[in-house]
Amino acid sequence: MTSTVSPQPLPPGEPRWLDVEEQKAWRAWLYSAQLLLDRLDRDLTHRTGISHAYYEILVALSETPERMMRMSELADRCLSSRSRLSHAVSRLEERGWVRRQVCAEDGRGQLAVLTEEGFAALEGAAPVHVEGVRRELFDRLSPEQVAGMRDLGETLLRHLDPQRVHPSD
Amino acid sequence: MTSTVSPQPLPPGEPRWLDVEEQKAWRAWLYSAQLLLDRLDRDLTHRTGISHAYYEILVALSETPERMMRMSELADRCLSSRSRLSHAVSRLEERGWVRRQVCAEDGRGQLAVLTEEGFAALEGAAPVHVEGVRRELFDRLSPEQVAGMRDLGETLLRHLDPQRVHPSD
DNA sequence: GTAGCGTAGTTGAGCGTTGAACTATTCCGC
DNA sequence: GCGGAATAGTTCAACGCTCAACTACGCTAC
Repeated sequence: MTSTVSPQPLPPGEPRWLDVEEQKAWRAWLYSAQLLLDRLDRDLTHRTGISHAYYEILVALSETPERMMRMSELADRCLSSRSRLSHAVSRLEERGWVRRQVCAEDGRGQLAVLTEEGFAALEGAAPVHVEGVRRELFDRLSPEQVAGMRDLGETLLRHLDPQRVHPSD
Repeated sequence: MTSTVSPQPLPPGEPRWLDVEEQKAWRAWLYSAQLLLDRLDRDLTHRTGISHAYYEILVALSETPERMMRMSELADRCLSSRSRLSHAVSRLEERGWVRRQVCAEDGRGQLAVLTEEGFAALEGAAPVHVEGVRRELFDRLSPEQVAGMRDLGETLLRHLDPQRVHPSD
């Protein structure tokens, strides 16, 4: 919240307030999302020393053939600003889990490379992460609810970030 | 991520990895949740100067008969730690939107009180907030999807925070 | 009434995020 | 090739959050 408020007024007319049912749906979604993200992050952090954000970076790198990725691409994949990713990679570098390497094709670019130590750290954290997701999410839901969750997520994603949703399936 | 890692091993046995369908459901939910929360927060912050977290505090206070609430209760309602809320209320106090008042019944307690200026700020922000929620969420969803969203949220909430889900409806 | 414990809330240090300013390199039109 | 615009990434300062330490008050039992 560093911004000066610049006047960007709403379209005129009475706001379309939420009715009671919409309020309940919105609040249920909001609270459950915040609580779930928070709990998974704390659980992972306390058990492995790796926050969920850092875990995502390690996963992204590990899934690439050479275990390396351009900084910008990595930032996009991790829903991170470039600044944030740059800081995060610096800290992962201090731990010896990632190293930077100048990009051969583009002198402006940097590659983030997952080290063996980083891969080992990821291998240690992955079971903790997946158990958390099962315990807090999948174990609570019926197959129908899981299908609904996916449908909801993909519907929203088509608007929020069309690139990210695979059109094929 | 300030913690030293204390060994809290998983239950033994092979981790229950996610299959492809579960991966897709999980990633769709995760990305959509993160993007939606982020977008709503940025939109509100840039248009009104009030972050989503601060907005929730103002809303909680405004919904109470006397527009005041105990700090702990407010923290619970806003999914906030006491420390975080204490800092946040201090900053809202600097803006003149909230003031602190010692609690008559319990000398240890403090009441956070919404000022007229705070209420006016909330009135200005509320239309921006509701338009954001409509634009990014409800306008994209069918009635069935909204119902599914509520069901999903309430199911998760029953585990994550049973107090918060109303058993009646 | 006072010792000990529990609860309410605040404070401070350290870390992470943000947004803007900055450097370095590449791309494009001429 | 050369000047200007665009792109890639980093850095800095300000702010917010976390965790642990701390103050202050209330509760209970002796």
